[in-house]
Amino acid sequence: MQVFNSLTRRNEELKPLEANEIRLYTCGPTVYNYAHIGNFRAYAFEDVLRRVVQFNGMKIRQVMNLTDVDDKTIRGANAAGVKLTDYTKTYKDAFFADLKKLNIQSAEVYPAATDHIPEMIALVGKLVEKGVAYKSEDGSVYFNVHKFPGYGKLAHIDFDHQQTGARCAADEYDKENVGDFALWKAWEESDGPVGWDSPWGKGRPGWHIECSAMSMKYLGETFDLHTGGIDNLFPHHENEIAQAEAATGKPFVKTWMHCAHLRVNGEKMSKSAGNFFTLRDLIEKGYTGREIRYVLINAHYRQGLNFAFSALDDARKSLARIDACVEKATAGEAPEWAKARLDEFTAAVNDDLNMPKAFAALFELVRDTNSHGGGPVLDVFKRMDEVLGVIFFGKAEKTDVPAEVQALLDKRADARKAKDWALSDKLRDEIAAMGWLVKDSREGQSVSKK
RNA sequence: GGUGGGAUGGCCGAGCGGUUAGGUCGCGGACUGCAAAUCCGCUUACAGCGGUUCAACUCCGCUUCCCACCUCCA
Repeated sequence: MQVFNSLTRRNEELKPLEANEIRLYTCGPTVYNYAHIGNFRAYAFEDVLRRVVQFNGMKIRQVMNLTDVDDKTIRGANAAGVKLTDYTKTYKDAFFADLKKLNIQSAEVYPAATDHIPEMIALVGKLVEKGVAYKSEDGSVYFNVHKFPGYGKLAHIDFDHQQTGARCAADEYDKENVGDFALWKAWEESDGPVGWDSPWGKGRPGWHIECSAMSMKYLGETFDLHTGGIDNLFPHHENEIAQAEAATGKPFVKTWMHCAHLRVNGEKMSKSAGNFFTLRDLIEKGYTGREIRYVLINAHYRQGLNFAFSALDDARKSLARIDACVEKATAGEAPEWAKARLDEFTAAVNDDLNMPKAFAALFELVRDTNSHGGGPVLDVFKRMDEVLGVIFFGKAEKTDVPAEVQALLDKRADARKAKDWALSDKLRDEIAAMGWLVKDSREGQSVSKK
């Protein structure tokens, strides 16, 4: 299994550092709002990643953090006049419900930042002790980026030759260097009731420190994989490396993977542009989690994905075609032509998660199966779906045919026996008007919901 | 200004120095009482301009346009 490592900018074999287990840390949501489909692209990518790891016979231990204390959550809670924990609970619950709809496998651990304040304080203390962090006048603690020689190695930025102040505020005189970032933020009035005691006074953790503290707690000081959206590459992940490696003196993460952004009709998703969608928005429009998942994973994760409703419509038709084929498939030893498609599929997912190519192999299998009039390919579909998670098996999805529709079907069967085509077609139209599609085959009629 | 990623057929979206990506849509054919489903075929896709090469969508250069990051957005 090869993956592209952002750190080395090369494809590398993904092999567990220890035993047969990949330890994976994935940056999770900030629970101040419902996550949008751009966020879910990242989580869907990570889901495919963990599934491919398992597909290759390796174990996985995934940790996904929940950022439940930061500027936005505090602002939201205080504006709503509720406790921070109550405020964030709503969105934590919603997040897990959404993951379920998208058939995203659960991580092994979902640590919340507010449950790990002591670990973060300990880590900050260690950095202060080592002299790479300092306390400013207002009681905040900053990391001095000049004290960490490798700073910039992930983002591949040479800070000695960077012009400063291009976009950042120039009035942050508490910091010694513009690049320094907060490990601990001193309490301010706008924080209201939110705050924890620390050796540096009351305050709250900086954003980056939670990921370093929690990942090392649950995965060890050095672990295999760390992923997130491309926008997190800098500064977030760069800072995580600085915090962790400055504290431990050991390599933090072997492989970093980042997924590209999702655009909507070619534009960045933004509330002001009116092209901002949560999962809930799409489900309200009648799309299913399965269709949305299909669209999210049917593009290469390192490529920008242009989201459009037409893609969801296409997904629905493609899935219907897969379903029809799977229904015909039988159990048993798969024929050579099906095994060949599975090999193509396997090669594709192991080539840095080339999902479009993997889906191509799936559709080739569908076509092959159809032209063979079915076949013992069920196990191949099941094997592929270990990674895809979009195929329906069994007939459980079939909805019961209402009595009035069934009555018309019975009438139509008689008409067909009598070769009364005019009546047969008329009944088909009537059934269609009730939302059901009739198909005739040698075995007789079949209906499906339109 | 710096760094990185892009521009592929109506739409979505892979890919590689020479051989069909795939999905969806449209057109034609087979099958069918007619449909639907399915299968077969088709509509001569690679932003522009140069260069390298026997051969470039694929490598190099330039141009145009797009996206992301450049200090708390997946």
